[in-house]
Amino acid sequence: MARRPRATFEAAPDRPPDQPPAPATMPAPRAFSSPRHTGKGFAMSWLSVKDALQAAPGSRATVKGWVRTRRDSKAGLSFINLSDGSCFGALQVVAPADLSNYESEIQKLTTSCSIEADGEIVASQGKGQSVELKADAIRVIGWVDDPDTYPIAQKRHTFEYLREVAHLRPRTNTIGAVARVRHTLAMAVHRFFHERGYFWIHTPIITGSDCEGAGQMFRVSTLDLVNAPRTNEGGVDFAQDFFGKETHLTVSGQLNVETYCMALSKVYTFGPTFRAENSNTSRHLAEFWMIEPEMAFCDLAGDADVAESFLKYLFKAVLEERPDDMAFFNEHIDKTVIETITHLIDTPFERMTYTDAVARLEKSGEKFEYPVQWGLDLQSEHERFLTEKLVKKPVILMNYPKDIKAFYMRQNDDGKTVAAMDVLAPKIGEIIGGSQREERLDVLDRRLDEMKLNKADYWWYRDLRRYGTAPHAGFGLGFERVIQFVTGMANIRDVIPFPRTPGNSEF
RNA sequence: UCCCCGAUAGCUCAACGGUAGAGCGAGCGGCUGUUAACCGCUAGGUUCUAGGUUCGAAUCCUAGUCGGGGAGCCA
Repeated sequence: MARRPRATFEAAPDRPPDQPPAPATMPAPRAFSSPRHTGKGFAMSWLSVKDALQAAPGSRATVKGWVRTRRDSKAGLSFINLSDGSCFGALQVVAPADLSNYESEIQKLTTSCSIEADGEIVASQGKGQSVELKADAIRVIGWVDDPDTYPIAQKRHTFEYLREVAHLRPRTNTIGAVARVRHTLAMAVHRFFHERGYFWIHTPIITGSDCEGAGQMFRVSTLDLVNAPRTNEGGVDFAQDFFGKETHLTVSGQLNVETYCMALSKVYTFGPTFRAENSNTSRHLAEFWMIEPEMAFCDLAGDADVAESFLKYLFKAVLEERPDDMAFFNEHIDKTVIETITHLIDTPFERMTYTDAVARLEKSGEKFEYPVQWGLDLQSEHERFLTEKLVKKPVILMNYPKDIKAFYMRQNDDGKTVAAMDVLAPKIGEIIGGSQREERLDVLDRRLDEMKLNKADYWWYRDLRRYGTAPHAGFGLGFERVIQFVTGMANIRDVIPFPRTPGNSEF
Protein backbone atom coordinates (compact mmCIF):
# COMPACT_ATOMS: atom_id res chain seq x y z
CA MET A 1 0.00 0.00 0.00
CA ALA A 2 1.48 3.33 -1.03
CA ARG A 3 1.98 5.62 1.91
CA ARG A 4 1.03 9.22 1.69
CA PRO A 5 3.91 11.22 0.25
CA ARG A 6 5.21 13.42 3.02
CA ALA A 7 7.88 15.45 1.26
CA THR A 8 5.45 18.10 0.09
CA PHE A 9 4.60 19.38 3.53
CA GLU A 10 7.49 18.38 5.73
CA ALA A 11 8.68 21.95 5.65
CA ALA A 12 5.61 23.11 7.56
CA PRO A 13 4.47 20.27 9.78
CA ASP A 14 2.06 22.45 11.77
CA ARG A 15 0.04 23.31 8.70
CA PRO A 16 -2.29 20.89 6.96
CA PRO A 17 -1.17 20.43 3.34
CA ASP A 18 -4.40 21.72 1.82
CA GLN A 19 -4.23 25.16 3.44
CA PRO A 20 -2.54 28.07 1.74
CA PRO A 21 0.91 28.91 3.01
CA ALA A 22 1.01 31.46 5.77
CA PRO A 23 2.14 34.95 4.82
CA ALA A 24 5.80 35.51 5.48
CA THR A 25 5.01 38.22 8.01
CA MET A 26 3.07 35.85 10.23
CA PRO A 27 5.38 34.18 12.71
CA ALA A 28 5.12 30.44 12.76
CA PRO A 29 3.43 29.16 15.91
CA ARG A 30 6.05 28.47 18.53
CA ALA A 31 5.68 26.46 21.66
CA PHE A 32 6.55 27.90 25.09
CA SER A 33 5.24 31.42 24.47
CA SER A 34 2.08 32.88 25.93
CA PRO A 35 -1.20 32.63 24.01
CA ARG A 36 -1.72 35.40 21.53
CA HIS A 37 -4.03 36.35 18.74
CA THR A 38 -2.49 36.41 15.31
CA GLY A 39 -5.46 37.58 13.29
CA LYS A 40 -5.38 34.12 11.73
CA GLY A 41 -6.92 32.35 14.69
CA PHE A 42 -5.80 31.48 18.15
CA ALA A 43 -2.26 30.12 18.25
CA MET A 44 -1.82 27.04 20.38
CA SER A 45 1.23 28.10 22.34
CA TRP A 46 1.40 25.51 25.09
CA LEU A 47 2.71 22.01 24.67
CA SER A 48 0.37 19.09 24.17
CA VAL A 49 0.88 16.13 26.47
CA LYS A 50 1.78 14.14 23.39
CA ASP A 51 4.62 16.53 22.55
CA ALA A 52 5.66 16.93 26.17
CA LEU A 53 6.17 13.18 26.49
CA GLN A 54 8.58 13.33 23.56
CA ALA A 55 10.31 16.56 24.55
CA ALA A 56 14.00 16.63 25.38
CA PRO A 57 14.87 16.93 29.09
CA GLY A 58 15.95 20.45 29.94
CA SER A 59 13.35 22.28 27.88
CA ARG A 60 10.75 24.53 29.46
CA ALA A 61 7.08 23.88 28.84
CA THR A 62 3.56 24.89 29.72
CA VAL A 63 0.96 22.14 29.64
CA LYS A 64 -2.82 22.22 30.08
CA GLY A 65 -5.24 19.44 30.70
CA TRP A 66 -7.36 17.50 33.15
CA VAL A 67 -6.13 15.77 36.28
CA ARG A 68 -6.33 12.01 36.06
CA THR A 69 -4.94 11.28 39.53
CA ARG A 70 -3.12 13.07 42.31
CA ARG A 71 -0.78 11.36 44.75
CA ASP A 72 0.84 13.21 47.61
CA SER A 73 4.19 12.35 49.09
CA LYS A 74 5.31 13.52 52.49
CA ALA A 75 8.74 13.90 50.99
CA GLY A 76 7.39 17.28 50.00
CA LEU A 77 5.78 16.88 46.61
CA SER A 78 2.68 15.70 44.79
CA PHE A 79 2.36 13.73 41.58
CA ILE A 80 -0.33 14.79 39.16
CA ASN A 81 -1.14 12.65 36.17
CA LEU A 82 -2.30 15.07 33.50
CA SER A 83 -4.17 14.16 30.35
CA ASP A 84 -5.24 16.42 27.50
CA GLY A 85 -6.45 13.72 25.13
CA SER A 86 -3.71 14.37 22.58
CA CYS A 87 -2.49 10.83 23.02
CA PHE A 88 -3.24 7.80 25.16
CA GLY A 89 -0.65 8.51 27.81
CA ALA A 90 -0.71 11.07 30.60
CA LEU A 91 2.10 13.37 31.68
CA GLN A 92 3.34 13.14 35.25
CA VAL A 93 3.52 16.65 36.67
CA VAL A 94 5.63 16.86 39.81
CA ALA A 95 4.44 19.60 42.15
CA PRO A 96 6.95 20.52 44.88
CA ALA A 97 5.55 21.57 48.27
CA ASP A 98 7.13 25.00 48.00
CA LEU A 99 4.64 26.10 45.36
CA SER A 100 2.74 29.07 46.79
CA ASN A 101 -0.64 27.35 46.36
CA TYR A 102 0.56 23.87 47.36
CA GLU A 103 -1.58 23.50 50.47
CA SER A 104 -4.41 25.78 49.42
CA GLU A 105 -4.98 24.25 45.99
CA ILE A 106 -2.62 21.52 44.79
CA GLN A 107 -3.43 19.17 47.65
CA LYS A 108 -7.13 19.67 46.97
CA LEU A 109 -7.00 18.68 43.31
CA THR A 110 -9.25 15.77 42.43
CA THR A 111 -9.86 13.73 39.32
CA SER A 112 -10.90 15.88 36.32
CA CYS A 113 -9.94 19.30 37.67
CA SER A 114 -8.47 21.33 34.82
CA ILE A 115 -5.09 22.95 35.36
CA GLU A 116 -2.17 24.51 33.56
CA ALA A 117 1.38 23.99 34.68
CA ASP A 118 4.68 25.68 33.85
CA GLY A 119 7.94 23.91 34.43
CA GLU A 120 10.86 22.02 33.07
CA ILE A 121 10.82 18.69 31.28
CA VAL A 122 13.15 16.42 33.24
CA ALA A 123 14.15 12.79 33.17
CA SER A 124 11.91 10.96 35.63
CA GLN A 125 13.39 9.61 38.83
CA GLY A 126 10.59 7.12 39.16
CA LYS A 127 9.57 4.13 37.10
CA GLY A 128 6.73 4.13 34.61
CA GLN A 129 7.66 7.20 32.57
CA SER A 130 10.84 8.46 31.01
CA VAL A 131 10.14 12.18 31.37
CA GLU A 132 7.97 14.29 33.62
CA LEU A 133 7.27 17.98 34.15
CA LYS A 134 8.90 19.51 37.23
CA ALA A 135 6.43 22.33 37.87
CA ASP A 136 7.31 25.76 39.20
CA ALA A 137 3.77 27.12 38.83
CA ILE A 138 0.40 25.41 38.64
CA ARG A 139 -2.82 27.31 38.05
CA VAL A 140 -6.19 25.71 38.64
CA ILE A 141 -8.56 26.52 35.77
CA GLY A 142 -11.63 24.56 36.79
CA TRP A 143 -12.48 22.78 40.02
CA VAL A 144 -14.64 19.69 40.40
CA ASP A 145 -17.13 21.20 42.76
CA ASP A 146 -18.31 18.01 44.47
CA PRO A 147 -15.83 15.13 44.01
CA ASP A 148 -18.17 12.71 45.74
CA THR A 149 -20.77 13.07 43.01
CA TYR A 150 -18.42 13.41 40.04
CA PRO A 151 -19.74 10.55 37.90
CA ILE A 152 -16.42 9.25 36.56
CA ALA A 153 -14.54 8.08 39.62
CA GLN A 154 -10.94 7.01 39.53
CA LYS A 155 -11.87 3.38 39.05
CA ARG A 156 -13.15 0.95 36.49
CA HIS A 157 -16.65 1.60 35.16
CA THR A 158 -18.87 -0.50 32.96
CA PHE A 159 -19.54 0.80 29.46
CA GLU A 160 -23.27 0.59 30.15
CA TYR A 161 -22.86 3.04 33.00
CA LEU A 162 -20.58 5.34 31.00
CA ARG A 163 -23.29 5.71 28.34
CA GLU A 164 -25.44 7.39 30.96
CA VAL A 165 -22.74 10.05 31.37
CA ALA A 166 -21.82 10.32 27.71
CA HIS A 167 -20.83 13.96 28.15
CA LEU A 168 -18.02 12.95 30.51
CA ARG A 169 -17.04 9.55 29.19
CA PRO A 170 -14.51 10.86 26.64
CA ARG A 171 -12.30 11.56 29.66
CA THR A 172 -11.89 7.83 30.21
CA ASN A 173 -9.03 5.82 28.74
CA THR A 174 -11.21 3.67 26.55
CA ILE A 175 -13.58 6.23 25.10
CA GLY A 176 -10.73 8.66 24.51
CA ALA A 177 -8.84 5.97 22.64
CA VAL A 178 -11.94 5.14 20.60
CA ALA A 179 -12.30 8.81 19.63
CA ARG A 180 -8.72 9.01 18.39
CA VAL A 181 -8.99 5.74 16.47
CA ARG A 182 -12.29 6.88 14.99
CA HIS A 183 -10.67 10.07 13.74
CA THR A 184 -7.70 8.19 12.31
CA LEU A 185 -10.00 5.83 10.44
CA ALA A 186 -12.08 8.71 9.07
CA MET A 187 -8.97 10.43 7.78
CA ALA A 188 -7.75 7.16 6.26
CA VAL A 189 -11.09 6.71 4.47
CA HIS A 190 -10.73 10.04 2.72
CA ARG A 191 -7.04 9.48 2.03
CA PHE A 192 -7.63 6.07 0.48
CA PHE A 193 -10.16 7.39 -1.99
CA HIS A 194 -8.44 10.70 -2.64
CA GLU A 195 -5.18 8.96 -3.49
CA ARG A 196 -7.02 6.82 -6.02
CA GLY A 197 -8.85 9.62 -7.78
CA TYR A 198 -12.26 9.24 -6.15
CA PHE A 199 -14.41 12.31 -5.47
CA TRP A 200 -16.32 12.73 -2.20
CA ILE A 201 -19.95 13.43 -3.05
CA HIS A 202 -22.21 15.00 -0.41
CA THR A 203 -25.40 13.12 -0.99
CA PRO A 204 -28.49 14.50 0.72
CA ILE A 205 -29.49 13.75 4.28
CA ILE A 206 -33.13 14.52 3.56
CA THR A 207 -34.63 12.46 0.80
CA GLY A 208 -37.89 12.73 -1.07
CA SER A 209 -37.76 9.26 -2.51
CA ASP A 210 -39.34 6.56 -0.42
CA CYS A 211 -37.83 4.04 -2.77
CA GLU A 212 -34.40 3.73 -1.29
CA GLY A 213 -35.16 0.23 -0.12
CA ALA A 214 -33.48 -0.84 3.11
CA GLY A 215 -35.85 -0.51 5.96
CA GLN A 216 -37.88 1.90 8.06
CA MET A 217 -37.25 5.61 7.64
CA PHE A 218 -37.54 8.61 9.94
CA ARG A 219 -40.06 11.18 8.72
CA VAL A 220 -38.97 14.77 8.21
CA SER A 221 -41.87 17.17 8.54
CA THR A 222 -42.84 20.62 9.74
CA LEU A 223 -46.54 19.77 9.84
CA ASP A 224 -48.47 20.19 13.07
CA LEU A 225 -48.72 16.64 14.34
CA VAL A 226 -51.91 17.32 16.24
CA ASN A 227 -53.77 19.16 13.49
CA ALA A 228 -52.19 17.84 10.34
CA PRO A 229 -53.84 19.00 7.10
CA ARG A 230 -55.92 16.28 5.49
CA THR A 231 -56.56 15.23 1.92
CA ASN A 232 -60.10 14.56 0.69
CA GLU A 233 -59.41 10.87 1.24
CA GLY A 234 -58.59 11.53 4.88
CA GLY A 235 -54.87 10.95 4.70
CA VAL A 236 -52.25 13.49 5.74
CA ASP A 237 -51.82 16.12 3.01
CA PHE A 238 -48.09 16.19 2.53
CA ALA A 239 -48.54 18.66 -0.34
CA GLN A 240 -48.76 21.24 2.44
CA ASP A 241 -45.59 20.02 4.12
CA PHE A 242 -42.28 21.88 3.89
CA PHE A 243 -41.07 20.13 0.74
CA GLY A 244 -44.53 19.69 -0.77
CA LYS A 245 -44.23 15.93 -0.48
CA GLU A 246 -43.35 13.23 2.02
CA THR A 247 -39.71 13.36 3.05
CA HIS A 248 -37.48 11.22 5.22
CA LEU A 249 -33.94 10.95 6.50
CA THR A 250 -31.76 9.00 4.13
CA VAL A 251 -31.10 5.32 4.63
CA SER A 252 -28.42 5.24 1.92
CA GLY A 253 -26.66 7.63 -0.41
CA GLN A 254 -26.25 5.00 -3.07
CA LEU A 255 -28.97 5.93 -5.53
CA ASN A 256 -27.91 9.56 -5.48
CA VAL A 257 -24.21 8.84 -5.71
CA GLU A 258 -24.80 6.65 -8.78
CA THR A 259 -25.72 9.82 -10.66
CA TYR A 260 -22.32 11.35 -9.97
CA CYS A 261 -20.65 8.04 -10.71
CA MET A 262 -22.10 8.27 -14.22
CA ALA A 263 -20.21 11.54 -14.65
CA LEU A 264 -17.10 11.52 -12.45
CA SER A 265 -16.42 7.76 -12.70
CA LYS A 266 -15.02 7.19 -9.22
CA VAL A 267 -16.98 8.66 -6.31
CA TYR A 268 -17.89 7.92 -2.71
CA THR A 269 -20.14 9.10 0.08
CA PHE A 270 -19.20 9.33 3.74
CA GLY A 271 -21.84 10.69 6.03
CA PRO A 272 -24.60 9.97 8.51
CA THR A 273 -27.32 7.48 7.71
CA PHE A 274 -30.57 6.80 9.54
CA ARG A 275 -32.61 3.67 10.10
CA ALA A 276 -35.80 3.70 12.15
CA GLU A 277 -35.77 -0.05 12.74
CA ASN A 278 -36.49 -1.16 16.26
CA SER A 279 -33.16 -2.92 16.43
CA ASN A 280 -31.70 -3.69 19.83
CA THR A 281 -28.36 -5.30 19.23
CA SER A 282 -24.71 -4.56 19.79
CA ARG A 283 -24.29 -3.98 16.03
CA HIS A 284 -27.11 -1.53 15.22
CA LEU A 285 -27.64 2.19 15.60
CA ALA A 286 -30.51 4.41 14.47
CA GLU A 287 -27.92 6.97 13.34
CA PHE A 288 -24.62 5.74 11.97
CA TRP A 289 -21.99 6.72 9.44
CA MET A 290 -21.73 4.91 6.17
CA ILE A 291 -19.14 4.89 3.40
CA GLU A 292 -20.39 4.08 -0.09
CA PRO A 293 -17.94 4.07 -3.00
CA GLU A 294 -19.28 3.71 -6.55
CA MET A 295 -17.08 2.92 -9.54
CA ALA A 296 -17.98 3.26 -13.23
CA PHE A 297 -16.85 0.62 -15.71
CA CYS A 298 -16.39 -1.78 -12.83
CA ASP A 299 -17.74 -5.30 -12.32
CA LEU A 300 -18.32 -7.38 -9.21
CA ALA A 301 -14.79 -8.77 -9.11
CA GLY A 302 -13.38 -5.25 -9.25
CA ASP A 303 -15.80 -4.20 -6.54
CA ALA A 304 -14.57 -6.99 -4.28
CA ASP A 305 -10.95 -6.03 -4.94
CA VAL A 306 -11.60 -2.42 -3.90
CA ALA A 307 -13.42 -3.58 -0.76
CA GLU A 308 -10.53 -5.78 0.25
CA SER A 309 -7.77 -3.26 -0.32
CA PHE A 310 -9.87 -0.57 1.35
CA LEU A 311 -10.28 -2.57 4.56
CA LYS A 312 -6.58 -3.44 4.59
CA TYR A 313 -5.64 0.21 4.12
CA LEU A 314 -7.77 1.16 7.12
CA PHE A 315 -6.26 -1.57 9.30
CA LYS A 316 -2.76 -0.52 8.35
CA ALA A 317 -3.43 3.14 9.03
CA VAL A 318 -4.68 2.49 12.53
CA LEU A 319 -1.73 0.27 13.42
CA GLU A 320 0.76 2.81 12.12
CA GLU A 321 -0.86 5.96 13.44
CA ARG A 322 -2.32 4.90 16.80
CA PRO A 323 0.07 2.36 18.31
CA ASP A 324 -0.55 3.77 21.81
CA ASP A 325 -4.32 3.35 21.65
CA MET A 326 -4.09 -0.01 19.89
CA ALA A 327 -1.76 -1.34 22.57
CA PHE A 328 -4.40 -0.40 25.13
CA PHE A 329 -7.23 -2.13 23.24
CA ASN A 330 -5.05 -5.19 22.85
CA GLU A 331 -4.25 -5.25 26.56
CA HIS A 332 -7.63 -4.41 28.09
CA ILE A 333 -10.42 -4.88 25.55
CA ASP A 334 -9.51 -7.81 23.31
CA LYS A 335 -6.13 -9.50 23.57
CA THR A 336 -6.29 -10.60 19.95
CA VAL A 337 -7.08 -7.39 18.04
CA ILE A 338 -3.56 -6.48 16.95
CA GLU A 339 -2.77 -10.04 15.94
CA THR A 340 -6.07 -10.32 14.09
CA ILE A 341 -5.78 -7.18 12.02
CA THR A 342 -2.05 -7.63 11.43
CA HIS A 343 -2.82 -11.07 10.05
CA LEU A 344 -5.61 -9.71 7.85
CA ILE A 345 -3.35 -7.12 6.25
CA ASP A 346 -1.22 -9.91 4.77
CA THR A 347 -3.93 -12.47 4.13
CA PRO A 348 -5.92 -12.56 0.90
CA PHE A 349 -9.64 -12.58 1.69
CA GLU A 350 -11.41 -15.76 0.73
CA ARG A 351 -13.79 -15.44 -2.21
CA MET A 352 -16.68 -17.83 -2.46
CA THR A 353 -19.96 -17.95 -4.30
CA TYR A 354 -23.14 -18.12 -2.30
CA THR A 355 -23.81 -21.49 -3.93
CA ASP A 356 -20.45 -22.88 -2.78
CA ALA A 357 -20.95 -21.45 0.69
CA VAL A 358 -24.29 -23.24 1.03
CA ALA A 359 -22.68 -26.48 -0.16
CA ARG A 360 -19.81 -26.16 2.31
CA LEU A 361 -22.11 -25.34 5.18
CA GLU A 362 -24.25 -28.36 4.36
CA LYS A 363 -21.17 -30.57 4.15
CA SER A 364 -19.71 -29.27 7.42
CA GLY A 365 -22.02 -31.44 9.50
CA GLU A 366 -22.50 -28.53 11.90
CA LYS A 367 -25.92 -28.39 13.56
CA PHE A 368 -27.56 -25.02 13.04
CA GLU A 369 -30.70 -23.66 14.62
CA TYR A 370 -31.89 -22.49 11.22
CA PRO A 371 -31.66 -24.63 8.09
CA VAL A 372 -29.11 -24.00 5.37
CA GLN A 373 -30.79 -24.17 2.01
CA TRP A 374 -30.11 -22.67 -1.41
CA GLY A 375 -32.46 -19.74 -1.91
CA LEU A 376 -32.66 -18.77 1.75
CA ASP A 377 -30.61 -15.96 3.16
CA LEU A 378 -27.74 -17.03 5.39
CA GLN A 379 -28.39 -16.53 9.09
CA SER A 380 -25.95 -14.87 11.48
CA GLU A 381 -24.94 -18.27 12.82
CA HIS A 382 -24.13 -19.48 9.29
CA GLU A 383 -22.08 -16.41 8.45
CA ARG A 384 -20.19 -16.63 11.71
CA PHE A 385 -19.45 -20.31 11.27
CA LEU A 386 -18.16 -19.66 7.76
CA THR A 387 -15.81 -16.85 8.65
CA GLU A 388 -14.79 -17.91 12.16
CA LYS A 389 -14.57 -21.69 11.86
CA LEU A 390 -14.55 -22.81 8.25
CA VAL A 391 -12.07 -20.35 6.69
CA LYS A 392 -10.94 -18.36 9.75
CA LYS A 393 -10.62 -15.05 7.91
CA PRO A 394 -12.83 -12.56 6.09
CA VAL A 395 -14.89 -14.08 3.34
CA ILE A 396 -16.36 -12.31 0.33
CA LEU A 397 -19.55 -14.13 -0.62
CA MET A 398 -20.74 -13.43 -4.15
CA ASN A 399 -23.66 -14.08 -6.48
CA TYR A 400 -26.69 -14.43 -4.23
CA PRO A 401 -30.13 -15.65 -5.28
CA LYS A 402 -31.91 -12.70 -6.83
CA ASP A 403 -35.04 -13.16 -4.74
CA ILE A 404 -33.29 -12.19 -1.51
CA LYS A 405 -31.51 -9.12 -2.87
CA ALA A 406 -32.37 -5.57 -3.92
CA PHE A 407 -33.88 -4.57 -7.27
CA TYR A 408 -30.83 -2.64 -8.48
CA MET A 409 -28.39 -5.54 -8.37
CA ARG A 410 -27.21 -6.83 -11.74
CA GLN A 411 -28.74 -10.06 -12.89
CA ASN A 412 -26.32 -12.84 -13.78
CA ASP A 413 -26.62 -14.91 -16.94
CA ASP A 414 -27.89 -17.93 -15.02
CA GLY A 415 -31.16 -16.05 -14.46
CA LYS A 416 -31.17 -17.11 -10.83
CA THR A 417 -28.52 -15.02 -9.14
CA VAL A 418 -27.42 -11.40 -8.95
CA ALA A 419 -23.95 -9.88 -8.78
CA ALA A 420 -24.11 -9.12 -5.06
CA MET A 421 -21.37 -9.49 -2.51
CA ASP A 422 -21.11 -9.45 1.27
CA VAL A 423 -17.83 -9.18 3.12
CA LEU A 424 -18.09 -11.20 6.31
CA ALA A 425 -15.62 -10.65 9.11
CA PRO A 426 -15.00 -12.86 12.15
CA LYS A 427 -16.87 -11.75 15.30
CA ILE A 428 -18.97 -8.99 13.78
CA GLY A 429 -20.37 -10.68 10.70
CA GLU A 430 -21.41 -8.59 7.72
CA ILE A 431 -19.16 -5.56 7.48
CA ILE A 432 -19.68 -4.68 3.80
CA GLY A 433 -22.58 -5.22 1.44
CA GLY A 434 -22.26 -4.35 -2.23
CA SER A 435 -23.09 -5.26 -5.79
CA GLN A 436 -22.63 -4.58 -9.44
CA ARG A 437 -25.61 -2.46 -10.45
CA GLU A 438 -28.07 -3.34 -13.17
CA GLU A 439 -27.12 -1.04 -16.05
CA ARG A 440 -29.53 -2.50 -18.65
CA LEU A 441 -32.80 -0.60 -18.69
CA ASP A 442 -34.93 -3.49 -19.93
CA VAL A 443 -33.61 -5.85 -17.27
CA LEU A 444 -33.98 -3.19 -14.57
CA ASP A 445 -37.58 -2.53 -15.62
CA ARG A 446 -38.37 -6.22 -15.50
CA ARG A 447 -36.99 -6.36 -11.94
CA LEU A 448 -39.03 -3.33 -10.88
CA ASP A 449 -42.15 -5.01 -12.25
CA GLU A 450 -41.36 -8.32 -10.59
CA MET A 451 -40.91 -6.62 -7.25
CA LYS A 452 -44.07 -4.56 -7.78
CA LEU A 453 -42.21 -1.26 -7.56
CA ASN A 454 -43.56 1.80 -9.31
CA LYS A 455 -41.31 2.67 -12.28
CA ALA A 456 -42.39 6.32 -12.24
CA ASP A 457 -40.89 6.76 -8.78
CA TYR A 458 -37.51 5.78 -10.20
CA TRP A 459 -37.60 8.08 -13.21
CA TRP A 460 -34.25 9.75 -12.60
CA TYR A 461 -32.57 6.49 -11.65
CA ARG A 462 -33.88 4.94 -14.87
CA ASP A 463 -32.64 7.97 -16.85
CA LEU A 464 -29.07 6.95 -16.00
CA ARG A 465 -29.74 3.75 -17.97
CA ARG A 466 -31.27 5.66 -20.88
CA TYR A 467 -28.53 8.23 -21.37
CA GLY A 468 -25.09 6.71 -21.76
CA THR A 469 -25.45 3.80 -19.38
CA ALA A 470 -22.31 2.03 -18.20
CA PRO A 471 -21.56 -0.92 -15.98
CA HIS A 472 -20.82 0.15 -12.43
CA ALA A 473 -20.49 -1.29 -8.98
CA GLY A 474 -20.12 -0.20 -5.38
CA PHE A 475 -20.57 -1.17 -1.77
CA GLY A 476 -21.60 0.15 1.62
CA LEU A 477 -19.45 -0.01 4.72
CA GLY A 478 -20.72 0.69 8.20
CA PHE A 479 -18.10 2.99 9.70
CA GLU A 480 -18.84 2.04 13.30
CA ARG A 481 -18.53 -1.64 12.48
CA VAL A 482 -15.00 -1.06 11.25
CA ILE A 483 -14.19 0.77 14.47
CA GLN A 484 -15.65 -2.13 16.43
CA PHE A 485 -13.59 -4.61 14.50
CA VAL A 486 -10.36 -2.66 14.85
CA THR A 487 -10.74 -1.84 18.56
CA GLY A 488 -12.42 -5.03 19.73
CA MET A 489 -15.18 -2.98 21.35
CA ALA A 490 -18.13 -5.31 21.81
CA ASN A 491 -20.97 -2.79 21.61
CA ILE A 492 -21.44 -0.38 18.71
CA ARG A 493 -22.87 2.20 21.13
CA ASP A 494 -19.42 2.69 22.57
CA VAL A 495 -17.68 3.58 19.31
CA ILE A 496 -19.83 6.59 18.38
CA PRO A 497 -19.76 9.72 20.59
CA PHE A 498 -23.51 9.96 21.15
CA PRO A 499 -25.34 6.76 20.25
CA ARG A 500 -28.91 6.99 18.98
CA THR A 501 -30.91 3.83 19.61
CA PRO A 502 -34.59 3.12 20.24
CA GLY A 503 -35.59 5.17 23.27
CA ASN A 504 -32.24 6.90 23.57
CA SER A 505 -31.56 10.40 22.27
CA GLU A 506 -30.22 12.09 25.41
CA PHE A 507 -27.18 14.33 24.87
C1' U B 1 -40.38 -6.61 17.56
C1' C B 2 -39.48 -11.84 19.75
C1' C B 3 -36.85 -15.25 23.52
C1' C B 4 -33.77 -15.40 27.99
C1' C B 5 -31.38 -12.69 32.13
C1' G B 6 -31.00 -8.44 35.21
C1' A B 7 -32.19 -3.50 38.15
C1' U B 8 -30.06 -2.91 46.06
C1' A B 9 -24.87 3.00 48.58
C1' G B 10 -21.58 7.40 43.58
C1' C B 11 -19.81 2.53 40.89
C1' U B 12 -19.48 -3.15 40.91
C1' C B 13 -22.02 -6.63 43.53
C1' A B 14 -23.90 -9.71 48.16
C1' A B 15 -28.15 -10.58 51.20
C1' C B 16 -33.16 -15.46 48.26
C1' G B 17 -39.96 -14.28 53.25
C1' G B 18 -37.91 -11.99 59.40
C1' U B 19 -32.91 -5.58 61.92
C1' A B 20 -29.80 -4.02 54.15
C1' G B 21 -23.74 -5.60 53.82
C1' A B 22 -18.81 -5.77 51.27
C1' G B 23 -15.17 -4.04 47.80
C1' C B 24 -13.94 0.13 45.06
C1' G B 25 -14.77 5.40 44.83
C1' A B 26 -15.39 9.95 48.07
C1' G B 27 -14.04 12.84 52.86
C1' C B 28 -10.52 13.06 57.06
C1' G B 29 -5.87 11.23 59.26
C1' G B 30 -1.15 8.25 58.82
C1' C B 31 2.93 6.48 55.58
C1' U B 32 5.54 6.77 51.05
C1' G B 33 9.73 9.59 44.34
C1' U B 34 4.48 8.10 44.01
C1' U B 35 2.06 5.77 39.70
C1' A B 36 -4.53 0.05 39.82
C1' A B 37 -0.24 2.76 45.84
C1' C B 38 -0.68 1.12 51.09
C1' C B 39 -2.94 1.43 56.50
C1' G B 40 -6.90 3.47 59.83
C1' C B 41 -11.48 6.14 60.60
C1' U B 42 -16.09 8.52 58.66
C1' A B 43 -20.22 9.61 55.70
C1' G B 44 -23.41 7.44 52.25
C1' G B 45 -29.93 3.44 50.91
C1' U B 46 -38.00 5.50 49.82
C1' U B 47 -33.70 -1.88 47.46
C1' C B 48 -36.25 1.00 39.25
C1' U B 49 -41.84 2.45 39.04
C1' A B 50 -47.06 1.17 39.97
C1' G B 51 -50.22 -2.41 41.80
C1' G B 52 -50.94 -7.21 44.42
C1' U B 53 -50.01 -11.69 47.98
C1' U B 54 -48.42 -11.91 53.30
C1' C B 55 -48.56 -10.75 60.35
C1' G B 56 -44.10 -9.24 57.67
C1' A B 57 -41.44 -8.23 50.80
C1' A B 58 -34.97 -6.20 48.40
C1' U B 59 -36.72 -11.37 48.25
C1' C B 60 -43.05 -14.09 45.82
C1' C B 61 -46.92 -12.50 41.72
C1' U B 62 -48.70 -8.91 37.63
C1' A B 63 -47.78 -4.76 34.48
C1' G B 64 -44.50 -1.02 32.92
C1' U B 65 -39.58 1.43 32.28
C1' C B 66 -34.48 0.85 31.50
C1' G B 67 -29.95 -2.27 30.70
C1' G B 68 -27.43 -6.94 29.00
C1' G B 69 -27.11 -11.61 25.88
C1' G B 70 -29.29 -13.93 21.62
C1' A B 71 -32.68 -13.58 17.16
C1' G B 72 -34.92 -10.77 13.22
C1' C B 73 -33.89 -6.30 10.27
C1' C B 74 -29.25 -4.67 8.30
C1' A B 75 -24.24 -1.53 7.71
